[in-house]
Amino acid sequence: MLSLKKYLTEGLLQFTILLSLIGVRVDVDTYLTSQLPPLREIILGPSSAYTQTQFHNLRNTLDGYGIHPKSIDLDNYFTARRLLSQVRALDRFQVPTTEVNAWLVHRDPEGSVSGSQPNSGLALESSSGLQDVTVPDNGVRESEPEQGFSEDLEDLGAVAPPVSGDLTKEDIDLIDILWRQDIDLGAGREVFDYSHRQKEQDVDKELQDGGEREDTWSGEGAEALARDLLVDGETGESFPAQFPADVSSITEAVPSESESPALQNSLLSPLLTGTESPFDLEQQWQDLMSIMEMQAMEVNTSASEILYSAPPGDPLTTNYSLAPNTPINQNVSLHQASLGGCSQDFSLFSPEVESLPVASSSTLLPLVPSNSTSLNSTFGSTNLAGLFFPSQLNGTANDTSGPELPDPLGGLLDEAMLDEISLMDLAIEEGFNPGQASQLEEEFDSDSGLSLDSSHSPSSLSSSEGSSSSSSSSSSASSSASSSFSEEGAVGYSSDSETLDLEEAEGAVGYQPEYSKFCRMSYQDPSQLSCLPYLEHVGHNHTYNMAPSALDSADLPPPSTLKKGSKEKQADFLDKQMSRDEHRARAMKIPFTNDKIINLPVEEFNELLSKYQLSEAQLSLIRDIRRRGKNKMAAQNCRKRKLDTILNLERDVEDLQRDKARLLREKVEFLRSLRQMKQKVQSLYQEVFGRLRDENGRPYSPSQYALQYAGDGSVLLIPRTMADQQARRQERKPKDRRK
DNA sequence: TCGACATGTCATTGT
DNA sequence: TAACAATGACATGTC
Repeated sequence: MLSLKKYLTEGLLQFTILLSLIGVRVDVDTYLTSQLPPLREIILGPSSAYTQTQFHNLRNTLDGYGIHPKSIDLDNYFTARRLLSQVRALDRFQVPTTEVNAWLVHRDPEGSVSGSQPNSGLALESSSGLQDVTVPDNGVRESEPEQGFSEDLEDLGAVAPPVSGDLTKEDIDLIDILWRQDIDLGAGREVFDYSHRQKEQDVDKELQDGGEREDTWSGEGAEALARDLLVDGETGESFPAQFPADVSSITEAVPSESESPALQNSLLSPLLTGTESPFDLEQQWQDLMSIMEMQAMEVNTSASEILYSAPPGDPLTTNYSLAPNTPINQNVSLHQASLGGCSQDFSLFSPEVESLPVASSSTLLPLVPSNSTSLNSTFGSTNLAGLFFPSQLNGTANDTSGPELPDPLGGLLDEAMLDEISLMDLAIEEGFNPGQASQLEEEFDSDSGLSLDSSHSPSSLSSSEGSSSSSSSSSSASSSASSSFSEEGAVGYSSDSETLDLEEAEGAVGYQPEYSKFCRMSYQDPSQLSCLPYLEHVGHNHTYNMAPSALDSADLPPPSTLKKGSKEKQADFLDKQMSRDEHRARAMKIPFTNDKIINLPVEEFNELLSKYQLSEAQLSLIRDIRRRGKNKMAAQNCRKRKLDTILNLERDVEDLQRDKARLLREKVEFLRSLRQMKQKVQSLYQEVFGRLRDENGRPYSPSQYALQYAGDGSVLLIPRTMADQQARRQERKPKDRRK
């Protein structure tokens, strides 16, 4: 109850004052409605701002106002609606937001009016680096400073489509109204402008195609990024093809050190305090930060030089009086251009503003520190004015402000942008498949840490077999072949008729050791007969099963087909094919094949030994043969595993590179949306502040007053000195926390 | 002849 | 403790 009472006595009072100061019924109490619904009616009474507007039925309802589309009241009404919608939109984290405010500045080449106006409250805007944009804008304003509604429409970017001569002025006005309302509802100009949509689609498509053209990404990444940044798909702004300007426009969304932390806090607080936020912003933020931190080490210093190497006299830095790394207000001009009513209001106190001296860049900045680790604290009650009313508007009052505060968030984001730009060149591929990650994980989670997956390597065959060999007696293609062969009966030591038949068949085709070996195996399984090419390298030296005597006797071709010399050659060849152990076994007259010695289970092996009366030397040799044979297969398996491991690691590296590229793209998107939100808040601040009037109907000086966005969602108009004090207090908190 | 490569072998360790 | 798999290191053979 205490808090409620305090709220009623202080907050509501201030709100009432604030609202009374606003010429129009700006719905600032959106935050109140959920808490104290009756108060809304008490304070404001039924307001159009709370009423659902049938935007496309204005003539009939118009919230009961019955305002004619050409009525001058529509200006205020729609301005209020626009402000309301924008304020309400602030509590949503719109990743790809589609608010368009500024592109219309290109529209009117015809010049015009109020020369003093742009330099008044909008002095900052005229200093934008985008001179080509702001100058025509000024011209537009100068032409019709008091144009009112229609001008406001244009400022909003609601460009009336080319109308035929059949349409009356009223029809045109109505179209403009509807157009503008659609824009107010979040439908950007691109919704209506096919070329804009096309452009944006191209940009998005380009981003998406990045994954398909992964190989070309690294080469074209920088170019694609440049194109992407040069054409803002959402604002339609065509940035000059200069990296610094573009980058600064991005980093503008990134509060930097010299920039007032209070500003960023203020800017983002409405975005973060909203309860309707569909995302867990903090989590997203942390994710983003983690990505940035991960890439922080790869900051391209050259990129930073490019980014911050604003030429001397750069309108951005000079007029905004911001440090080179605080291009926060660069795009102000664009949005100023959209603030028709605001600019008018600003013109009221323009002389005062004009008279203000240009302050240094560090004036209003150290208001409130930011804590990037805590959103609430970061975006707590702070002073908004510092951001939107640069130092030249603040006068000398802030000249004595403390040194620039390090802004973890801004620094991080700035750095992140540098990383991004430098790393975009490194971005390789897209189309990272999350499934691959899980697969990867499984592979690394396996006991051996190795994958015997054979699908990608020549060793696959034996690899898979080797995996099964651990539980059986055979572990490789060659060994399995020999094993199967030995199971038939030891050649030369067995009278197995099958073997004899086989040998006869071999003799019929002419003897070739390797060929005969595999064809014996294929004899059992015709489907595997064809002496597969991949077995060639396997059959290298595994001739344990081929007893020399058996080969000598059984593999002999019919005498009629072979000459005696060739027979000797074949015998020599067989000798060469035999392993040393086979030679030893042959020399020691071991009565069974090496294959049996090696592959028989230990019990059967012992039984086999018990059947024969063997000398110690023979037994020793047999055990050595078994040991070496098993170890040989083990070595083969081991090498296969090594090879597979290398191949898998290669694949993993590729996957990680794809993942990295994807994260980079996501980061770009986040930063872009952040920039857009800041721009929106910026324009809103200017509009709201410009509409504030004191009891005499005069606008407040931005050098003396500032809007403060409290943590509870309320907006207060406070003297700048007070705001500065609060900012300093907020500044100390993170420092104390660090201690 | 030398180096690269494949394969075999030994010694060791862990299961 | 025996049997065996895995693996590093070295040897050997081949090209």
